[in-house]
Amino acid sequence: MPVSSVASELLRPHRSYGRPQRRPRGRPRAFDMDEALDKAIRVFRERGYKATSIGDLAEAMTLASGSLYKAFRDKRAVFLAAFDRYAELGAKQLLRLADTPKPGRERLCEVLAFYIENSRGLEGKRGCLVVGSAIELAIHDPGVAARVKACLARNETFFANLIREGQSDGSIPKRIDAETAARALVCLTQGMRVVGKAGRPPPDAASFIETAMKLAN
Amino acid sequence: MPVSSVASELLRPHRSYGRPQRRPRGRPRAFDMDEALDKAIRVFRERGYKATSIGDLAEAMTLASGSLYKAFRDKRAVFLAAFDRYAELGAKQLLRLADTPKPGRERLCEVLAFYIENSRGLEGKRGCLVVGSAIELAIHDPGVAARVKACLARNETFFANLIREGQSDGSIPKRIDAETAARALVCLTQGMRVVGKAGRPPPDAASFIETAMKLAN
DNA sequence: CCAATTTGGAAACGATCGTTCCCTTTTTCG
DNA sequence: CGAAAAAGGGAACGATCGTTTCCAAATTGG
Repeated sequence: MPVSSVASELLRPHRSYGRPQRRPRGRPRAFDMDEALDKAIRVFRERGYKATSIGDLAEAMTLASGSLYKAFRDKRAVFLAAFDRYAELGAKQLLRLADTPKPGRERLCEVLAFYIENSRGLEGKRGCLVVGSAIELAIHDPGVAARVKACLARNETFFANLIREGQSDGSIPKRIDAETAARALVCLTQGMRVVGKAGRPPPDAASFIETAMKLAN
Repeated sequence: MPVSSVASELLRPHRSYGRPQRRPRGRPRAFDMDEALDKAIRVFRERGYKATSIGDLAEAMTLASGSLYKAFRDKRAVFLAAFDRYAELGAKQLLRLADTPKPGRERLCEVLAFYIENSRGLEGKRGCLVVGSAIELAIHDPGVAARVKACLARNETFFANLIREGQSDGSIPKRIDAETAARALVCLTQGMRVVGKAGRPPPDAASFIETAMKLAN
């Protein structure tokens, strides 16, 4: 992953995102953008958008607040860049997890186990940036709303494809409607993030997965 | 509902929550506490905690900011009182909905339809105060965390009881584990609120319920 | 080597926020 | 009727926040 895919409109100048060669004019950036965004992701996940101050961000990213404004237009731009990176990494993780020769049904089980793991304990309490953005910002910020909707739609498509592949290889009954089941699975997994953020003791993974998999029976 | 059940520690003085008789000493309150809390609930649901200013609250509750502090210790106390009322009303609504002579399975369907309705359109975009609190506040505020956990636990018990009643009247198979299915239903319903807040077009109610009911098959 | 350009960083600014203060109004108690 | 008590309301306060400004440092182009 040599070149980040953060939308370049969000970044102040146009540094290091054109062709990789030929350094631009002035003083080079002293920090790694992707690492910095990872720190920002962490802070935004834990505290949300409004409760995260520029000072919090600067401290987490080990940057002076003035320097932050050299790299980003404003706080919202930091958030959107962090969101885009979070969504991209999450999508890649999901696709890699499901990219195996196993039957569709078994891969769906593994994806559910992945969600359970991410909704548990400390990681669960950190929360999901997509869920947090949907709750805190989607109503009043069309840019965030569009991004959240795109993530949910992508997840739904991911589940639907997994189910259809299961139907092809015979591990999932052909009778069920992939789209409807996928919608239910999106609700189930997003709900797991909510419950995990609340810090409720997680259910036993095996029996929870067994129950959830009934949605594909 | 003559007497509100808002925890009296949250309210500044101890007005109108002891015995209903014998007015206390000073000038009587000019506004209705429950009505005011309903307005506060609305604002907190739409904007969340941090993004709601005292000015927003005062305007919505048709109160001067100074008067607000006569009735509540601080902003957090307003929120907690609003949360408690929201949770109480929600629980009552759910219990009333399920208090019919119909078989358990059918009542579970109706509860799911109720959640779909509340996750749709404008009402869906207003969002659920429990979900919002879990995401925005539960990590850093133990008081909120306890309340959110209690709501989730109550919902889980509600679903589990409904399932057990269905198993008694023969409408739900005895084979399934009520606790595990209830946990999945909690995730599913909380997830519906997240998706609804994001403003995604809702699924067809009938087929969604049919799929969700597989959790109790 | 000097001008141009860009970043790093600290200090400063204006706006907003939660809260308090103070004065008036309305009520009860003696 | 006067004192005490509590609420209504607006002005004021201190803190914090997002953002801008300014200067030093680093790099490239000519």
